[in-house]
Amino acid sequence: MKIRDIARLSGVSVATVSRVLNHPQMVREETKRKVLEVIERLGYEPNVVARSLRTRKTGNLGMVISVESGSIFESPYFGLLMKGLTTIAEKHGYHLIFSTCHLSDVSAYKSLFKKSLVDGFVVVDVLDFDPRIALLKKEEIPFVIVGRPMSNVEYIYADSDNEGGTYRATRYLIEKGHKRLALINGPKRMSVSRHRFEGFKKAHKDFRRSIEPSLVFEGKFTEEDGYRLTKMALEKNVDAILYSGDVMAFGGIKALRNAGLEPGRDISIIGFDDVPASKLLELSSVRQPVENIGKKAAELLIKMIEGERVHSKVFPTELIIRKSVRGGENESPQKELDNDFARR
Amino acid sequence: MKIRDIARLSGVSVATVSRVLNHPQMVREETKRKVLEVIERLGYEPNVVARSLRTRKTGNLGMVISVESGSIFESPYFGLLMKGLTTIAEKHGYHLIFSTCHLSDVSAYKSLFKKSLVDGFVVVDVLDFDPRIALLKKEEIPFVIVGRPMSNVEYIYADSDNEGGTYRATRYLIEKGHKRLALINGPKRMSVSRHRFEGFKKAHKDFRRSIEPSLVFEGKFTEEDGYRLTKMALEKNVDAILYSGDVMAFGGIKALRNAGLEPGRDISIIGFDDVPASKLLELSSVRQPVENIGKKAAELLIKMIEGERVHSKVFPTELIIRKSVRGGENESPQKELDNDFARR
DNA sequence: CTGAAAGCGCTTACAG
DNA sequence: CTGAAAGCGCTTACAG
Repeated sequence: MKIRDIARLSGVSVATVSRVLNHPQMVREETKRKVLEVIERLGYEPNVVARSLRTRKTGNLGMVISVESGSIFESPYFGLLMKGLTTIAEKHGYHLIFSTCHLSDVSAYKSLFKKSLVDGFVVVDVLDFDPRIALLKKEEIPFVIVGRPMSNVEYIYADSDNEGGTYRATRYLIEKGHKRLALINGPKRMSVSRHRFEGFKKAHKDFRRSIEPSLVFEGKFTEEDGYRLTKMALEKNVDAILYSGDVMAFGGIKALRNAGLEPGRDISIIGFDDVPASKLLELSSVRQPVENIGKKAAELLIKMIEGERVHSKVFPTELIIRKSVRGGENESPQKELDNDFARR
Repeated sequence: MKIRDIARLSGVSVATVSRVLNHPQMVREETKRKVLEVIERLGYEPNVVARSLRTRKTGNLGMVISVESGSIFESPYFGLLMKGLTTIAEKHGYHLIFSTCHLSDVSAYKSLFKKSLVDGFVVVDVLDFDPRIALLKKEEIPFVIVGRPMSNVEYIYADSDNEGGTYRATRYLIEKGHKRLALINGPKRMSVSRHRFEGFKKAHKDFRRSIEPSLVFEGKFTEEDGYRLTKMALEKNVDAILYSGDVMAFGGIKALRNAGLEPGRDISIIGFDDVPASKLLELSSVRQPVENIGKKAAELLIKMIEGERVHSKVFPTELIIRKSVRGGENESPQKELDNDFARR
């Protein structure tokens, strides 16, 4: 079943069938009706490969995940981002295509593009001065970053307000009377870690407090590192810990309970991401609208591919206070749950 | 940069360049060396779109997610499945392509295949007598199912032993002296729910117990439904609850605590999936090797596409007992955590 | 408004 | 072992 069959059966040329599909306004009403009737009847669908070869557009958005940061697959963050991306891609007739690479192996991007597999990329898990950004820019490959790395080149991004979110969380802890705040942050090279550190710093500055460098820790966004670094933080006599991810905070909760400390009673903690399990664990957290960020990223990338001018966007975060903070609102989780259900 | 450029620069025909790439054994050593040198030097990569058009193979594996079961995006199950699929696809030079559909909207599959976007499908979230299976079979589209639905046609699948997993969990609860067991199961139409129910039934039968139908509940795999159905179960005076998913169990824990019941002390519960948060919540669970199932599914599909004969596979599950069961092993979670870390 | 024809970048059957 | 040529299924500039 190909365009020639449709042409033959509707008594027109293949050019006309193609126009009915791609530029219907160029075709006389009656011809169009005739052709569409045949297309409908035979359930014809144009071969996108042939179309791609002609138009030099693939209709695919690429996403490359480093296998080393493999844990991103397991985080709810990933699923929600995917959901947002797919929803919008679909709406515009695009598809999401997946690949993995090693570390910031720049060649995977170039290769996918040169092979004509994708029209552009959504870049995640980004480092400051990420070599991928330089490459994509140099090769003039369309891309949108989820995040805001330092860079020598201009780029388009969709990001949440990591600095603001951490600022508010830090400020909240200070206002509730905490004296020795630790920050258990993500890998230093990642731009998201820098932003969160900036927020932490700014809040301290606004309250004329100085940051004790030994209270700022760095690790992977894993339960393991949350556990390990919390143990280290406890040796420094902290009374509050800010985690750069709920998963890290989960590991932290274990370390705390191990040490006989109950979050919200003996020590205060706040996470980041507000993953579903946090509600159950009564963990306070900074919520970011991941699905919407994914939607925005897809929208920006598609517009960029289609030659429109686009503008980056930052999404606000929301501080969710639960029992894990001493002197916090102490909303009971079941109440929150019931409210949640009532709202739906 | 195209094959013609390589041909010109190496002083051979495009046919020869193509052979170097696709059938190197057909080319004389010296010619091959010459051509490869040029390819290397210019960083040439063949256009896969043109190749696809010629070979009628796309190199893409399709996965269609129903937007209604949108929550699959948020579950760790999804990420791990993706990870397994991508790993193997990559290894064989394939890519994963994504799409969404409404309910079991069969046409999305047909369309993606007819448009020549994918060579075959991984089908998830499958119902008994799923119309998608009938369609894919009828259209002779290669596909592998993650799950084992009832069906009038033969198919290839990769699945975990859901029946066995539930059987062991049920049996464990019975052996620990529980009398009134509730099963909070997933949607009845889904094949996975049927398998889990069968395991529940079989364990009762082996202990010459009868199942009280009013103790078997059905709902979505969500925290909300876990919460709601647990409330209903409590009215029936149960002393143990088996959940068909940890996320449901999380909702259940809330409902139990709401009623002043602590899992492992006043009532026993076991979940399914063993998601990361379960360890922290001391929730017992049936673990399935999702990433390996994904790997197997990709492997089967690729072999099938390439014309090999393949065999379905069932993966064993593992019962993980934590504090949530009365009389269970009562492993302390921090011990488990430390062991975990030690192993890495 | 419509058609004939060229061409997108490959692969492979055929001939030598 | 290698080359010339046909053809995969489309789209679009050109001509009418």
